[in-house]
Amino acid sequence: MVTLKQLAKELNVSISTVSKALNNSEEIGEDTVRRVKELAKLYNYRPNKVALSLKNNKTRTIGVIIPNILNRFLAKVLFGIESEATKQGYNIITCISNESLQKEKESLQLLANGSVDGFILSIAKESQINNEVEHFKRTIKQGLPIVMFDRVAHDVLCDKVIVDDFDATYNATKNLIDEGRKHIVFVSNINDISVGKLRERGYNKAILENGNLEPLVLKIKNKEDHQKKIKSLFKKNKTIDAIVAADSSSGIIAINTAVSFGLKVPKDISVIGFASKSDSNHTLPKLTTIRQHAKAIGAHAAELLIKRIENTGLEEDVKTKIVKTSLVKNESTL
Amino acid sequence: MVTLKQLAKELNVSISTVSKALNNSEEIGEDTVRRVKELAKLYNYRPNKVALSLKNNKTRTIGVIIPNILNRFLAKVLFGIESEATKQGYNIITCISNESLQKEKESLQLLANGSVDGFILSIAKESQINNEVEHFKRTIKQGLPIVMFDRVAHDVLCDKVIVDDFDATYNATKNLIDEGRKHIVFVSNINDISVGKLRERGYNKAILENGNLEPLVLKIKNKEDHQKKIKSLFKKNKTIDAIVAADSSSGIIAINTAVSFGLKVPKDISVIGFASKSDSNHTLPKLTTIRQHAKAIGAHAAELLIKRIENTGLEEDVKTKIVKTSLVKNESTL
DNA sequence: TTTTGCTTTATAAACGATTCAACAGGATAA
DNA sequence: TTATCCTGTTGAATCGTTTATAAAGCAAAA
Repeated sequence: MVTLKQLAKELNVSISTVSKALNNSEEIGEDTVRRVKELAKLYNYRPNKVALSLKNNKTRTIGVIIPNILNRFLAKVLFGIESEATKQGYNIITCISNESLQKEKESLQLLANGSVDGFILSIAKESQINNEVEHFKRTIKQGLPIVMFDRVAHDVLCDKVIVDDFDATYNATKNLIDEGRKHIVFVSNINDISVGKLRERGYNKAILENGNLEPLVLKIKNKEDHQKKIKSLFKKNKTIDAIVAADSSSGIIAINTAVSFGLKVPKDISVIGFASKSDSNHTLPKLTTIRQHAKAIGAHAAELLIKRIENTGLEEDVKTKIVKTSLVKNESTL
Repeated sequence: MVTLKQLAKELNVSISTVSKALNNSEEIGEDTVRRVKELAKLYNYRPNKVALSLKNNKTRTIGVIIPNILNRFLAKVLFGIESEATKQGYNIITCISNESLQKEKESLQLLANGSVDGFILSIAKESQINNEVEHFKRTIKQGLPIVMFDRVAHDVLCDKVIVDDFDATYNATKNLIDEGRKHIVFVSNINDISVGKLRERGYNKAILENGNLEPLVLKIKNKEDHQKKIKSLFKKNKTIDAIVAADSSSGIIAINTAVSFGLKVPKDISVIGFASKSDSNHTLPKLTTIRQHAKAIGAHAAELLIKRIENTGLEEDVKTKIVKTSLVKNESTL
């Protein structure tokens, strides 16, 4: 990699002349500018990013901490973050916390040494269960802004991007009630995280608002056999005629199980689940889904963070952006 | 963020004394070392990463260019890369090429300015179709090592980590032949990329080795309706009794479609597909899968790259690591 | 007393860039 | 002739580290 020094030497001018010439400074003579630019092009000169970062005390890099990259939703948010960041000339350093509090702390520590200008993150399951937020507060106090998305900590003062989880399941459940469904089950594989709880509450509210219905909740732990649990739900409970799934796997497995039990979807049973477009293609009939607009969530988060990074000192109040879900009716509902 | 300078000022010693004290240099007096370390701890001093990178001309950062983060396999490889990199004290900067040659070139350019010590990448679809490899060669010539995985360019001299795609479908197909299947279809959604072609060849070889069988290939383009294409395959061709799917969606959809047509899986028809464990849970019966060990692929790639970064000058020959697939028999085969 | 050697600390250069301040040297004004 | 003003260029500081070299202070040896 060629440097200003090398160019300067070859052209017999000073380093500062080369620098100014490349930055189109008025101070430098036309002729010199031309000569410098030609040589720079020849050698494909690029200013060294690290040197610039040191000088400006800005890295134009965002640290992203994701609990689990295999989760489609989280992966899609990451995609949104990357797109928006790239558009605005930022890079992203990705860390995967693997749902571990320890790893989350380490990642934060590790990057809070000048590597990044700020963080975008979704909180690890373990951190949420233990309600640990000190590491976030410490980072913010150090001067590094954080934007949280999806799984957020409400008692940390920072920008947030969340989904209307409560309303989403409330509306989905109401939808099923309006279809005439009487035995609506809420199935969830994510009951230990904040969004999972919100989704359950939305479901509960819709059920309880209607005097005739009773809530029926199936919580599946991570270690348990997902298919088996849902199968036994169907076996024990022959009257089920609708399912609201809090996560995409539960929705997909519910449809497949119902079909294998000889039930007609959606004639005998309706299914609505949080899922992405390609997930909904993985069932037959296609799953009616609650779409979270994951990419938009990522883009919003990046936007908020970059705005805060570039407007330090202005000290605006923290914002919480709610990205509304939409209910996409496919073939698994009436 | 506190710096050596600030510590030095507060302690009334020089910057180099502080630096050496923190690095346990023998030169510094016991007493001074103690005082320095105490203050550093108090202020939670961390050496500035950017300054170190500039000094050492090493960033301990790897650039990862992934064609599509929503692809489970690629996401899992990324996970493997991140795990291994973190273990060895490296960070990763992630770029998503979105299967675009242009974006791939830009990402390479953008990070080849001192931001990273090397690259791990899987080639974008567009680049493979156009057989463009100059940008890779240029980067390597600049002194930045590249490790390619999965979708590789054989005429670029660099380390590679690949899957035994040919053998995998060859063996899977043979397996189906041994089951007594007579009309085995190869379904693929990835026929324009290198691995897709290899998989088709493996299938073809197995079929042609057996005089009585004929190859039957269904290629699905990205824009086409995946479900519809597979449905019409079943409609037109009632004799199909086995499917080899080159990608996970095709396998999942094939099972669901077969079931919806009233076929018994695996009695009437067997299905084998490239997929991950959680994918195989998304069908009922569970999909018999060809596992690619994505995480291991990522870890190997990171290992190879870091070895090359840290042994520059030794100029070892380029290596190609083949990570063997394994056939996990679930419930969709006899 | 001078020399030598040791311990401890300080100074300075370097990494690659930007930018403020300084300075030639020629033209113009006084 | 001398002061003033441009124009084009250079030198030096800075960002935060590390490290080679210098130096200061003191004790022991010559």
